[in-house]
Amino acid sequence: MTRPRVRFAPSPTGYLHIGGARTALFNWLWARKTGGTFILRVEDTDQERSTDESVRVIFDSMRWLGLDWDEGPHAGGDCGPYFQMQRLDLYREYAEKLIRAGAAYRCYCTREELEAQRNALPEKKRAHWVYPGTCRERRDEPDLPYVVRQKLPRGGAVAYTDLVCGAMSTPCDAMQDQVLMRSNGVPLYNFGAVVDDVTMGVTLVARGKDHLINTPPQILLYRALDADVPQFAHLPMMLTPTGEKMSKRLGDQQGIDVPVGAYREKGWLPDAVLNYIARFGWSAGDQEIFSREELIEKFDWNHVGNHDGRYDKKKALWVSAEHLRKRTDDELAAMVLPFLAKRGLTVDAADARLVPAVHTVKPRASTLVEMADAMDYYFRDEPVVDAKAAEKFLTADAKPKLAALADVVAAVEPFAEAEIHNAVEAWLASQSLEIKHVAQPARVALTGRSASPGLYEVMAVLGRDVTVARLRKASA
RNA sequence: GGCCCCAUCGUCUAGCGGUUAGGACAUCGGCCUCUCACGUCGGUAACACGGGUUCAAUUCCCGUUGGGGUCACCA
Repeated sequence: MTRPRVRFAPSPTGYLHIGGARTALFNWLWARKTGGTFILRVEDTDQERSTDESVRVIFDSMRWLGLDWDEGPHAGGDCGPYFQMQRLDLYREYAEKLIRAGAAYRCYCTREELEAQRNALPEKKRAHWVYPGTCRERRDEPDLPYVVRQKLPRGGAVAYTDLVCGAMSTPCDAMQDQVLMRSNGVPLYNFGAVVDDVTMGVTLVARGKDHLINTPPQILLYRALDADVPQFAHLPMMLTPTGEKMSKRLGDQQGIDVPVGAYREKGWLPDAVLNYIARFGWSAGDQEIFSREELIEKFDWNHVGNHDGRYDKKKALWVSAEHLRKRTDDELAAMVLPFLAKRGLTVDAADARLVPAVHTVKPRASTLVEMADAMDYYFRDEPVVDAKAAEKFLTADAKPKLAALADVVAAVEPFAEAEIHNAVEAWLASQSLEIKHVAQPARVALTGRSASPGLYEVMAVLGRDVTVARLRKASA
């Protein structure tokens, strides 16, 4: 069997969204697993909505996710160009081919005429209007603008086996003579995609299930072109938490991130994003957490489910947290730096507090943004004090204890977690106190918050001077 | 509405005729504990419904219901 050639073909009309990333991922995984080729093609034939900015954003997101393409823009390849608007001649050529083969015809009906026909129908029936085939058998070639329409066979059905959905069959009468080429010579999706997939030698088309309906007419096109029909794999839809088609608008409404860029900004690791979307609609036994390599190793079409699912924010965050915890403190330190900077904390990569600080917050963060937040008080001159916490714990009763604690801590040598622990324990015992009597006030004094890593580890990271100063200040 | 697809805990899923229907997230308890987490132990929780086929259906078939997708000179 020849090496698979798969592709991801976004249209640059906005961000790369999480569902699109999933489609790209499944294609990429298959290519990487089989030693095949992953092609990136830009379907920019919608001139109204396509923008260069979107192209840039999509490439950015793909690179960030680490979904590298073997052929496509910036990567080269023998089947370029990889922007559809640069392949217009090719589409014209193939349109002619189809006309000669009797699988397409020129249609001179104007939009106005068609619109009028549709409007002549009773309100209820308008949705069912289909092109009546007016120009189907037309022989003359008037000097008028025309579109190229697909000439569907009468009767019969198109059958194929989908890698995910199984045996599929659609009667030809359920389709219509769709427009292949606009009057301005720019192809529509169903035509451009087929011509490109043929000329790029694509062997497997994996895309969202929303394309299921496009497949039968496309197969007819492959046949008319006398080209090999690729395999198809239609991925179940990733829907919003309430079960609707994903969109930026609904995502915002329901508190989930749809653009891939949002995950980057929120401090997700690319591998975590990949893990979540891979596991969505696909499984490998009981395993939940996968490295990129494991994904490649274990991915297969057999275990891709065929029913749509809903995005689960909490599980997604859990996956994110798991990936964070797999990284070493050093790695995380380097990664969290930009997120600290975003909060105005310029920390030197060599700062001795950095890695220990990361260590203390690692089990408490799901994203790098959360991690940076949890580290805030380590690097700010004065902790940002939560008013409620201060009111509750920095009481008149607590202040003398904090002053005493400051004195105890000031004398600890060396100033390390275990030593601090021992010294404080000894002092508590001598005062007939328990840690719970001073822990929360001290925590607020040191971090400004009522929740934080363990007191002694916080002290050790802060260092003696800062610890003592903060305790004294709070006791004043 | 037509056409197409789908249907196991709240969510993601395992299951591919015979299982105490498994795992994960979430949730609820216990433990750990200076708070919050992490960790750990345990609990609640599902085969949409109705017909068939079969010695036997979550599993196969049909219908109902429900959900989703799609009906452009968008992709």
